Amino acid sequence: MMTKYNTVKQAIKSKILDGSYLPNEKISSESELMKEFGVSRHTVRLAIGDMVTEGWLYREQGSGTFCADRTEIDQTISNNSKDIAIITTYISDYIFPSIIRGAEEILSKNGYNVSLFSTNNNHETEKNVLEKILSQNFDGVIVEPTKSAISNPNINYYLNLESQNIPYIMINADYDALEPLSITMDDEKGGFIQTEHLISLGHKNIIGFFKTDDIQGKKRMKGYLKAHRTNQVPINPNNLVSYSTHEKASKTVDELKKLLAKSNGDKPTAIACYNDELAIELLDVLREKNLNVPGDISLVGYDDSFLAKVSEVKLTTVEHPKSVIGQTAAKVILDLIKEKSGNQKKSLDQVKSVVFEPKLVVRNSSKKLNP
Amino acid sequence: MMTKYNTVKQAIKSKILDGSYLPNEKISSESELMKEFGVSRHTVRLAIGDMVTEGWLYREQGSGTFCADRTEIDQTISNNSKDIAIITTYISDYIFPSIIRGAEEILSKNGYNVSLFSTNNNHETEKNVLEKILSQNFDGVIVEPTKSAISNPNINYYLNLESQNIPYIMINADYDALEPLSITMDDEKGGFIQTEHLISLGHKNIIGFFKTDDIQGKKRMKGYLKAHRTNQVPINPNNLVSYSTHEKASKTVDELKKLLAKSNGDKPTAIACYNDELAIELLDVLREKNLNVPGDISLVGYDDSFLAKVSEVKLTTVEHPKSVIGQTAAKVILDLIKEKSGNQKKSLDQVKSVVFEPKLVVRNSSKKLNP
DNA sequence: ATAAATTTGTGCGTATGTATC
DNA sequence: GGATACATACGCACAAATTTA
Repeated sequence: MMTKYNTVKQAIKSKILDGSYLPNEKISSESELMKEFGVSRHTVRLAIGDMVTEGWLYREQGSGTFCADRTEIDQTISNNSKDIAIITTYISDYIFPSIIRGAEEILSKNGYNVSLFSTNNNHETEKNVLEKILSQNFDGVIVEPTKSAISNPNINYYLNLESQNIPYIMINADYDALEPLSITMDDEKGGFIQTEHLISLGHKNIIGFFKTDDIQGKKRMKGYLKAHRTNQVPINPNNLVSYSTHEKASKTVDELKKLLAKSNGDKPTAIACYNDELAIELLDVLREKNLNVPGDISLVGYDDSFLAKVSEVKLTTVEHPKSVIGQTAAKVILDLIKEKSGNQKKSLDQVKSVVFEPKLVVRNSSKKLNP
Repeated sequence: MMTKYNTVKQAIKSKILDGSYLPNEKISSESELMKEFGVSRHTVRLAIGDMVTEGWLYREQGSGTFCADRTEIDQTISNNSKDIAIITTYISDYIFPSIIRGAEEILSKNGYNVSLFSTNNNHETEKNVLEKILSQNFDGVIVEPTKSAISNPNINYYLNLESQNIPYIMINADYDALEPLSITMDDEKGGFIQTEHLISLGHKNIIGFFKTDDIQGKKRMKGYLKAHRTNQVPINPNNLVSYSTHEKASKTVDELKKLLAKSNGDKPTAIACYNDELAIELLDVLREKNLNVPGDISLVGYDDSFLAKVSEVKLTTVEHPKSVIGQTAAKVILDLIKEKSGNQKKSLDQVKSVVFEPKLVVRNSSKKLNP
């Protein structure tokens, strides 16, 4: 039996198959089809609705109904679940859980599953993870780059994401060569206000500890130096200590002990730390040496993590947007996905990278230098 | 945005997933659904129509609408990607990142993706998460129960996991009625050794703070009481404070202040805490009151989290196997999956629940009572 | 065995909301 | 801002298939 909406379906299908409607071409509007076939709008919508679920057409509110490009259908069929991958260097440490949580919150609200991968800050693992993601059907990827300051051997995999049309964005840092969309904070400015805070308190002999195998550390260090120059405070090269991930446990503690053992005139009166984690570690060393914080020495952390509020001396530190970064990353990746499936041209330039401004959080670990 | 027909869809989906509608069972007629949801027939038909094309339901003219048998669909789709879901109460807080990391490590080594879900310790969210997992193809599920001490309204969903032949295990706690495989620690014994440690140091007036909306807290409290009885130390009922998740911020601090304000003879000399997080919070209160730990009062935590080593007084606490629990859970779920696909009979009884023994970690927050 | 009631299928008219151009 | 197009929602009528009295 031929129902009216089936007649309409057949007629539209014919036009598609004989080439009257080309892929991505707009077909007649619903009211036009009403007149054309002498049926009600309800019937037209029944026909079109069926053909949309069958993959012949797609609709765009406010614009029209279009003929689908059936050559690409194979890619869309396989995946009816919505999945986002998040790659971070570490899963369980420090501020990463907060970032992940922020992203998970937004993504799950929008019906996406979140799959987690960690690289352990290791390029080889990053490679394995990227291969895994490329061989499955993820709708988007959020990446925290591994060792972002070092040239990355896995750039091909990221380019491959692009050619497979899988949107990805980077958080905290980015890989220079790729220029991806990224959600970061202004780490240089963060390092700057961190150090300038100490300078404004009268400190002139400030140790800076920075991890320099990721971009964040390099930028924070740059800010540290800039604060000195801007305020015309001479820099003692011995006061600048850079370390890499695998050295953090030992080198920083050793260097601090060395610097503390100096003769009186040169003694440092303040320390700027790459992050709170390090600050807390160094705080233990200072306690051991019977140095009071902030009485004898001021200490400024970075990230405003839970660690900043946990010790007896609450840390002065720089705010890190943590879960907001996660949330923002989630929103941006959702925009990218939406944009991909919708109309391409107009909105492409509207999704932009985001840079958060750092803010100083003053607590009890820093104070005015005693003259 | 929630449209009316989407609300109806969700409600019907829930009834299918929680077992209210069994496969091939007739669901309410269109006119019944109209009354039930207070919507028009058009809306009901939109919802049902969608779910028919999605494979949840099928219709028979003159007879009714029926629940589809989804057990046979899954096999034909044959997902070749390997996915495990992990459900925890919180993602970013405290010891959970370590647990998740332990599981992720093992699972990713075995080629599985890990998808994360958090319930925020909320049964409603747990329900949504379980519905999501049931409507996709996960190979296994690791669950940290939400409010395990309270009867759980989502038991149907867990039973549905079983009928869909999806293995699941629970960590940290379990739901009494289900008797699932579980990876836990002996929390009663943990509470026991925690308190007995204080008793052995001569303390007799020991406050106990326990969160009692999960099983762990109830067991730890039981251990606290048992330690008193075993050592014939009388229990002052005022010294036992139980609180629930939503009270933790305020009630514990208030109660401690109240107990500290007592007359001299009754003054508590030690505190046993549900976990390190609470211990650190209380430590702040004690500092405020100018009480020295452990000089004036001893403090014992639980979990041996990073928090235990971060303050100036390193906490005496009870070891929690954190990442080992995650790893073990991963191994067990892999065994269950292997068993499911391989030979069934022989090995069924070889996969067993695991209970870890607690161990006391003595640091500086507890010491012998001054006579 | 037949008629009545129930349930889904098809179709029309109308109104309001929202996105796009 | 206004016109156009799709999205959601309500109400009504009749047809076809099935169940039930």
